[in-house]
Amino acid sequence: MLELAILGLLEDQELHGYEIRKRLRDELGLFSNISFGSLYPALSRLERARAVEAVEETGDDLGGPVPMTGSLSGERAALRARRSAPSRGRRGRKVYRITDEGRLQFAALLANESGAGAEDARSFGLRLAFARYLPPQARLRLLERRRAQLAQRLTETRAAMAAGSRLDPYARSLVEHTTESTERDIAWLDRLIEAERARPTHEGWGDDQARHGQLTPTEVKGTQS
Amino acid sequence: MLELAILGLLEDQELHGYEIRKRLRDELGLFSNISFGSLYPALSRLERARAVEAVEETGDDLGGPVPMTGSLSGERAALRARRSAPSRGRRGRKVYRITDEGRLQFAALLANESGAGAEDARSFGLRLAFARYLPPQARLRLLERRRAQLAQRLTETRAAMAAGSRLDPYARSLVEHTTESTERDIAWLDRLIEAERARPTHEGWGDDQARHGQLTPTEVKGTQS
DNA sequence: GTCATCATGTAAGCCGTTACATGATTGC
DNA sequence: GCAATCATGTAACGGCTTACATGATGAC
Repeated sequence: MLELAILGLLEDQELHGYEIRKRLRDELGLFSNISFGSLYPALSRLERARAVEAVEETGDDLGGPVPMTGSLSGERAALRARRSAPSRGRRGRKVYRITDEGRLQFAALLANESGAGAEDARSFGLRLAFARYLPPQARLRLLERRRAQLAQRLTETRAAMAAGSRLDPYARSLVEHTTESTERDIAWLDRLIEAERARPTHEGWGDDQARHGQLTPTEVKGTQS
Repeated sequence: MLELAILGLLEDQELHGYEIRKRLRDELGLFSNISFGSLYPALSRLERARAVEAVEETGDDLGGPVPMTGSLSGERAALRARRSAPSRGRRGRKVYRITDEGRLQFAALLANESGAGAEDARSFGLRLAFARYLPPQARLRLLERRRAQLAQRLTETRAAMAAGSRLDPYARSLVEHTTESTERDIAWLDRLIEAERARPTHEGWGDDQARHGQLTPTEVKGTQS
């Protein structure tokens, strides 16, 4: 799951471990503060599996096919590295790039609908965050599956509440608040599902979106000056 | 953490493993469907640590100091067991009771404010569900600590959003929805904190509440016909 | 008699954590 | 020079999951 997150971020641009952690925390709010003891071994595994590769952060590298995806922090980091150490780029700091093999793995992980832990909140959030890399039908299934899970949990909770279960005020407040949150989650999913269904009939997809789960060069370059 | 949950449920009444799982899932919504491979070993550990003990589910036991805490399902279970097998109570089915040692451990676990994982949502929910066993000041601290965490995360998210971070519609919707949920959580906590502060000045506590974290017989019996 | 549910357990493994260890860069 | 932050990694361990194995009870 962490690997899915890493690959997802790297689809967008090259990043080093420390930065990946920050993105996950600040930008997506997922894996709030993933630990390094978890992140770096994951990167090593991905590297061994040839899903990612370390890129040299040297001058010519930065001058060439540098990410440039519009992220402020990403650009600032690159500029800082460039000016302070043009020949080697601040020693330790391994910038990773996703490989074609990695893109395949990413697509497989993302689309995997039956695998373990494919139904908890974190996993859903993660998949939704990268939903743009999913084909439209899979995207819709993701939303509907989540909706169904929440709806079921809701009916079960209601059944349990109807069947007695005298809770003290604290537990009761917790259950009620959780129920309300779930209702709001469902309403939100309904809006997303509706928006998804109202799309331009899935035509034109493949043009400005992913090709088997991968950004086209057009899109990567297109958004930046 | 699971042990905290188990002890908390057993504070109220004697239960067997299968039933504990059901309570956690249906009643509290915590540990949605904890696995048996996790639950039973936990019970074994607690038994070895003398925090709980297995009680004989024989006729005289059921006729005597049977829980009777007002839980419908609990009573039904007891009645079923009583009528169908008065002398042995359906073989496998270990009903556990908390010991004095267990109550001490429970109080320690519940009050532990600095320990590992004392700040995630699940842990908070668990502690809140058993907040009635907490002394008022600790209860207030629990709520305020949680509030502070959520508030901080919120400001961080806002800072990240202000600082650029162009997210695609899916990721954006996720972040926005998460933010709204967090705001609601904070508002809810504020209500709880206010209610907590408006309490009868913490006098009379120890009379109708926990005595070092344990229900008095008065309260246990009082709510039932 | 057979199927669903209740009920308990073991073994292997995944996925994450904390704690530890190291060192460069930046700001004051 | 010194502290804070950036940056990478290892080792040990925790806590929960899945898969497997077993058997009783109740409903039809």
